[in-house]
Amino acid sequence: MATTTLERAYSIGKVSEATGCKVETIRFYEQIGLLPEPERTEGKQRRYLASHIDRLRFILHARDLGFSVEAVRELLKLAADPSAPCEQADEIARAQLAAVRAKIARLMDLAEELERVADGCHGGRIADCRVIEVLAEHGACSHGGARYDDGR
Amino acid sequence: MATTTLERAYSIGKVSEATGCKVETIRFYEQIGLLPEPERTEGKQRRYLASHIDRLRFILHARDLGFSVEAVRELLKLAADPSAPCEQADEIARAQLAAVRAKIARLMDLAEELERVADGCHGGRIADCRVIEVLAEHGACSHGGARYDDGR
DNA sequence: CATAATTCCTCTAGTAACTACAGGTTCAAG
DNA sequence: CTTGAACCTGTAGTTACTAGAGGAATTATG
Repeated sequence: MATTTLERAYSIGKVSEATGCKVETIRFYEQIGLLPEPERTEGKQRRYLASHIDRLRFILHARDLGFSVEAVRELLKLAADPSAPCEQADEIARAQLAAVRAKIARLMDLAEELERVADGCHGGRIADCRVIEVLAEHGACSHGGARYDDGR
Repeated sequence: MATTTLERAYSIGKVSEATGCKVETIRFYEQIGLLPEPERTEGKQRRYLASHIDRLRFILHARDLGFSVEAVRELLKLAADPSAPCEQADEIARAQLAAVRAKIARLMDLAEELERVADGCHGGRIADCRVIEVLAEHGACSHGGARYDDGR
């Protein structure tokens, strides 16, 4: 069958070095189907081609931008078909952008409150510590309202 | 022994209602030691006092501000001793603030790149889709450099 | 008061996206 | 041919919950 030349193919360690992705993570991506199974040596060790490295870099870059593994899976599927319309890819990217913006907004609110909290505190006793005090107050914030997904 | 009057104590469902925290989460917080075990009815159902609700609100507020469960545990310990100096509480809050600011910075970078990515894409074909293209390029970004903790 | 509906109980497993072993092979260098 | 490094599989741990099974207790209704 299509046994590619294993000479000049990369071991998993080399791929790790080349991409900065941990060995375990590479195996993990294979396990969840993001990376295709590479050829193996007779002793069952993985041997990768340059195409695997390209694909892995794509994955890493997307993950780095905060795309979920599922989103990456979609993007890879789309990338595989160059003649398809790119609406979907666009949509995924825009959804991600919206999510990132939402997280930023939420975190800015947090930062503001934390600043207030931390600023009141300069080496006194717990008894009059702003940090504890503010956390104990429930007036300002949502509980009990409904809880919502927090952006951590 | 010190069996408090269970009349006028709240069921777990009431506590959930009062705080907006799910029943399962309340039990979970007990399990990991954030909430003390409440009294039980003869039939082993939990009955909470107002103090439990206060403590739970403290926890929820802190979690809402992004403090980790471990940080919350620390804060609760500190809050229990009003005569202790408040340096530690201060430190925890400042660390949290720094973490939040770091996440914001990182997410702003992401948003910027995502904007560039999404803006180039207006209903063409995948073959010349910016989204896919940018992800496939590895020049601009860190791989392979070392990976670092991403702020998701 | 009897029954039905609701709430509660414990325990286990699942989520995301990896990371970290343990215990054993295989490979490449000397 | 013998090390020692790199590799293998498989399982369990991480964070902070969430969801479900299967059954008991409580509360509401007739």
